[in-house]
Amino acid sequence: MPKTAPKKGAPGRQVVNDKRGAILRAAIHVFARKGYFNSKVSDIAGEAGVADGTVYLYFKGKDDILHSIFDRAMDEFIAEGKAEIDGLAGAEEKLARIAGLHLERLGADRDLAVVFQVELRGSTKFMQEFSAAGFREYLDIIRSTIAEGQRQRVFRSDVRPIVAAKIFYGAIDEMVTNWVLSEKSYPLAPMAREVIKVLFDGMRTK
Amino acid sequence: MPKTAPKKGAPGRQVVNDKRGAILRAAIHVFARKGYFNSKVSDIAGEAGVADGTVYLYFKGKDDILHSIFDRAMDEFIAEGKAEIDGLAGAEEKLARIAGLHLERLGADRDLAVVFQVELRGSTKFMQEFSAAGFREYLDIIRSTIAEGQRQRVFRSDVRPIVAAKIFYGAIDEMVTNWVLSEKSYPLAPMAREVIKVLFDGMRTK
Amino acid sequence: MPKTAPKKGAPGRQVVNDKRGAILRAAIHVFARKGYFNSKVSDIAGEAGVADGTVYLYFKGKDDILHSIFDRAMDEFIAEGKAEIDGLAGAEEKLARIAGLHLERLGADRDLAVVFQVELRGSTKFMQEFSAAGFREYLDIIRSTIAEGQRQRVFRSDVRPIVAAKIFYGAIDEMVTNWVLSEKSYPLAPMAREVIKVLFDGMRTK
Amino acid sequence: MPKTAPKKGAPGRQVVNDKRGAILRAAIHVFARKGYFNSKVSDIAGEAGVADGTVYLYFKGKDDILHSIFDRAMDEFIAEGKAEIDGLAGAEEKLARIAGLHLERLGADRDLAVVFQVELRGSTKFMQEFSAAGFREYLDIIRSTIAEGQRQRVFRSDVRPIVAAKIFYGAIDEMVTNWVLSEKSYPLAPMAREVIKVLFDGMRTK
DNA sequence: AATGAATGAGCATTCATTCAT
DNA sequence: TATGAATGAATGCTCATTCAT
Repeated sequence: MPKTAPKKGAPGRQVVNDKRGAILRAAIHVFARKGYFNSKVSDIAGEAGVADGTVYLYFKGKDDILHSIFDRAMDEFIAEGKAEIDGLAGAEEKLARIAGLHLERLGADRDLAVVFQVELRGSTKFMQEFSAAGFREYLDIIRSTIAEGQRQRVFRSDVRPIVAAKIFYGAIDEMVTNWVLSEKSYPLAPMAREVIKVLFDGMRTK
Repeated sequence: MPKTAPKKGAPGRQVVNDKRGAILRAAIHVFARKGYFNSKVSDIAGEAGVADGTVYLYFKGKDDILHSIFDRAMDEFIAEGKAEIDGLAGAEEKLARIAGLHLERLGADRDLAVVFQVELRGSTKFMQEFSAAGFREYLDIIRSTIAEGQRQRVFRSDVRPIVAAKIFYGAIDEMVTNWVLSEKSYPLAPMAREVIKVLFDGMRTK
Repeated sequence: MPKTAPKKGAPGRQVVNDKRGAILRAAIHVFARKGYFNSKVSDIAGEAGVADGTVYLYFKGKDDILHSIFDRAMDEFIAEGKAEIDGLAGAEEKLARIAGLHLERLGADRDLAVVFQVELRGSTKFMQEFSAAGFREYLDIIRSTIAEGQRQRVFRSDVRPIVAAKIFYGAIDEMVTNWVLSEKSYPLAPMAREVIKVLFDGMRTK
Repeated sequence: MPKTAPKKGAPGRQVVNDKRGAILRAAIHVFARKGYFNSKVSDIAGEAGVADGTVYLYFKGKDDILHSIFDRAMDEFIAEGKAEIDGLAGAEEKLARIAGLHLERLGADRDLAVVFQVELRGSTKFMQEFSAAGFREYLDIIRSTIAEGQRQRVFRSDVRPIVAAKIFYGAIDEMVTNWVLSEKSYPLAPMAREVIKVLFDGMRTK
């Protein structure tokens, strides 16, 4: 019975003793530091301040934790993204906003970024589920925005939207991966502008 | 029959009883199928047709195998890439050739591609060594080719070469990852053209 | 919470679910029968009636078990010895009591004796630690008792106490070793008298 | 076809390509340094300058090497001991000579001493065989010398010769063990005199 | 006799998961 | 809900021994 449910007699008191959230937060930290396979459930429990067994009251097992990290973050991300995009008129603005949000979001939480860029990729199995789930939806938002731009004649039509979407996603994703693995510390979000510049107008001189 | 020695009657034919190569090939196959952490050394040995202990005559341990796969492939890849690039004149041709080679190469060996796109990313530790080693060199070839193009005035100069290089690499890399995880089967190499088209001239209509 | 607490309803009765003690007892038995290096941790766990993993809740590893056997027995032995010795007046009585206790003790627990005489000597490393720890203290009690006897003029002073102590210890120790390895079964404790006779008055006729 | 075999036509030239001896010497050194169980056959082969497989041309296996070390040393020791003893008249002189020889011999070869005092005791099994073999003979020489002394009325008759022999052996043996494990370096042989003094005349003042 | 590559049985230890309290 | 002691399956690696050359 994960979700909890607020106490009826205590209206507004959403304290809820959020153990599930605490475990998730602890897991992100531990996974980021030691990697999924090298992290022990007891590390996570310890970091979250609960007993080992308690973890199993909220999650099916270790890999359900990883899934949940991804699911929760992706849901939030997509919801927030859609909200912001909807208010914008042109496909260009939308795409630029997606890139910006993507890098702002992960740039603000390095541990989460590590888990996304590194740990989530450690198994074909996970990658395929990952691929099937939220990621597909995310890529599709990009694809349809590009298609919209093509209809609006602001984007060229001799490139398949799905391919362009992968290029777009790959470019942004690489920014994050490089940032995560870099020894130097620098702000991630500003790189969005450069990515957009190249992807919109190309590398060639006019 | 340890020692080997090339067959006299078959000049140039390296019979050599290549146990090391057999283990490496087996490992690529096993890692691609089950993932690094879920692969047992005995799986690899079995697939290679040698005893478990024999693996340790050629490799320090399981993770030395993974490193060796990467090192060998990367060395070959970079050597071949450099050779092909050197013969070309313009920065544009060079970049296009790199993208082509990258996708041809991995598109021709799906198991190797899986290991590269998925298994090699499973640990921050490996990613960082990976980052430091051959990958750095690869990214640098791209970067310097772009810089060359800027000097030749074929590429715009208001984008930092290192950033453009990451965009370029990220875009190609995403093609491979998608191809590897895709349920559908399609040729990878032809995607190079589309990537180049977008990266060189941009998504915008002129 | 390994240490446990005695059941309330059973005063004085150490119910305690003494897994640590059970493992130690099992180990003495197994080591005595098969030797330290030939004993598997699972043999010990099986004999103690616990799962393999449980052993590691109470001990760092296989060799911590061996150390613990020695430490516990030596502590008990020295404590008991000191208590008995303190009540005695002359150095002769004290020495005789030490020899008696030594042989009574090990003579009453053949498995423990085997571990002490045989298994504990199987490695220079252990022997040196052993030497440095409790054994040193034991030998020192003998040495100082002899020195005391020399001051009391009951023991001759032209023999260094430390050398006499080694002779004393060596003689008793050999009784135990012989007893342990003997095919015949005979009581060990009574040999103390003969050892004392020789060591005190010598082999020569007067 | 390495070393050759003694030339028939070269009488007296006992070169014999003593690989067996070389392996035995190497083993004493390696066992003394690392302990029997931690020594690898390949360490011994390497130290002896032969291939791993060659060891098995001269010995049945690793533990046959340990046995052979003991057997060879014990045979030499007993033969030499007997020769020296035979020339002596009194039981006292004989016993004193045995103690002297014992400590001279081991005091002159620390590696051999380590193997004898520490490694040979690592297993009940070996100890029992050891006990049954040369050691029994050695102890018996001491016993019969004491019995001889009793018949000559130089030794008291109210102590069983076998017990006195164990006391004698135990005392000497402890000298060696202490010397082997000691951090300080001191000559072993001179301790014989003190041992004899105590064992012959006792610790008591007259 | 000598070699050393190949073998494969053997084992300590870890850790995700369970369940009695 | 929460605990954490107990479980036991799972596996990388070592090394004594063999045997084709």
